[in-house]
Amino acid sequence: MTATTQAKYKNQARIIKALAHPTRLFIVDELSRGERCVCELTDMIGVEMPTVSRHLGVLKGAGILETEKRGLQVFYRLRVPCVLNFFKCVEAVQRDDGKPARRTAAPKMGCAL
Amino acid sequence: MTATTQAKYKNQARIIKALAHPTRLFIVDELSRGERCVCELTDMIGVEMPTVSRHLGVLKGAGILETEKRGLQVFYRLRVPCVLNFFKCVEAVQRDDGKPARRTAAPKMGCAL
DNA sequence: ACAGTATTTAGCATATATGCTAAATACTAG
DNA sequence: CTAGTATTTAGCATATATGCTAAATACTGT
Repeated sequence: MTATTQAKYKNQARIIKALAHPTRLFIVDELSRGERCVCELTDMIGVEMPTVSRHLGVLKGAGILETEKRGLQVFYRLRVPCVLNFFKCVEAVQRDDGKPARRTAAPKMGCAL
Repeated sequence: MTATTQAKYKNQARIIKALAHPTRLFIVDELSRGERCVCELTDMIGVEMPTVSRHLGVLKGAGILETEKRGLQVFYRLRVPCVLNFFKCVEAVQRDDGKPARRTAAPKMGCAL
């Protein structure tokens, strides 16, 4: 594998890794219904605000979320809604889990992501 | 967040986490072109075979790959090709990275994953 | 059975991730 | 300016992930 190829996968992994946490998946799912401030998310999730803030920072750092500050509050929203498609595919993995190789369809190239 | 909801996201995170590594992304990408044995993948990737075997185990454990043993070799293949769509979305994140909020389209419900 | 090849498992050292509390920063209202 | 609220950053302890080498397992051919 060339250095360029390696860099490509490393960069992709960085983004997918940002999604690879239950709390961050919850946040993405919740933000699919509209922007939320940190305090709102903190109320929904069962962890301290600094922890939520850090998770939000990870997602923002990966380019998945964007923020807007209004007054005291910081509102987060999805910048790349296609990540929601991940959920569907993940459910497909789960449905197939352990069963005799019923596979999902190959990706359609014309599918708008 | 209820215990059930938490379990749901934890389970999804488990699957996404399995993809969140450069080597494992390379493997998924390579297997999209057909099944490969461990030795073939090891030749392509610049790490030791035990390391490759472990990465393959992670992906298989998550339900993303399946195996077939033929003779001395173990062949791995994609069980859930929809994971390939992840790549497209990840590229969308990268294209937008740092730029002034050009967002991807929201997911189409009719899109076959 | 024996030797050789392909793969996996074990065990270890190191790196990264997670969640907490305490403290710092940013803003608003009086 | 001061007090109070919302958010982020720092620092720490613990957990998980990674890659290696060595050893174990699985299979083939003689």
